Amino acid sequence: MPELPEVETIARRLRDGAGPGSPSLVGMKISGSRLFWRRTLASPTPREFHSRIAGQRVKAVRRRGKFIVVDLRSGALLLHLRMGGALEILPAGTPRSPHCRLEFDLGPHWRLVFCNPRKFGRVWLVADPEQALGDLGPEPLSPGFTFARFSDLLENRRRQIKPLLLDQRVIAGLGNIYTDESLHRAGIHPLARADCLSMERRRRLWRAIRAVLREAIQHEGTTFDSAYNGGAFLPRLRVYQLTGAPCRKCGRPIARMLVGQRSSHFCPACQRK
DNA sequence: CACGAGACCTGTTCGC
DNA sequence: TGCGAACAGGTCTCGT
Repeated sequence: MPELPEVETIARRLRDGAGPGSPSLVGMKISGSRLFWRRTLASPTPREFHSRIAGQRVKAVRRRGKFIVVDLRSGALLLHLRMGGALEILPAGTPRSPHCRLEFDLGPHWRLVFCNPRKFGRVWLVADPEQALGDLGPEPLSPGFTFARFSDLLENRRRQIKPLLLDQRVIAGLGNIYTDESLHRAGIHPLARADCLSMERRRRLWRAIRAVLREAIQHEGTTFDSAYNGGAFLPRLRVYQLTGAPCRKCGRPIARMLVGQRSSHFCPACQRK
């Protein structure tokens, strides 16, 4: 589920508090942990994990791609929700959700809870976060992500543009929603070959990606159902899951097709190869 | 290197 | 109403 805007929202809420009375994770000490689904913990072993995390204080919380990074005094906790879920601080007395896969005690009053209905999510406790995050491509909203840099990423790439944008080694953070939305705004067909896009189209795509992500972050992401208790971007979607609805630019119906096993939504009139 | 299929999972919605 | 099929925001691995 969560893509860059949703993960950014989750990280901000952990860092800055999620509302009145909701604390920041930064500065808190993790006093214990419990694992409820074995495969959620990617590394190390549960025994090592529980013993190494206990007593650690949180130095910072940030996002890299679709990962939440919790920097500790020593090492870091990396969390990835994959296809939906929540990561939030709850009062210690809150009844445990049946989807809770891992939880951390933050002293006697609070807990950090990793909820993940589909069990695809993973958590790592690592000495050096860069070791695990090293394969990720650039952050699309960072100042260094210039048009020249983006254009270089497309150079000599014979792949279709949509799977390329979804490849986290190329750009970090885009998922199915925001690639469909970016391609529509840029007027580019999802199957267009990356290395065949004109400079003009590349520039439109670069602008579209950054505009869509920034706008989605402002609205705290897209909420479809309880899988992400988040933001209000849904009514601003122009193609994603809008098959048959009129295109906002030309009025023709939005189409759906499979691209690399993922459903893709686009306007056949506005987005030509 | 590029692509497709299958695996990992549960929950919700759709068609008959 | 009931039941199975289809589908869902992601990523990994394997085969061609």
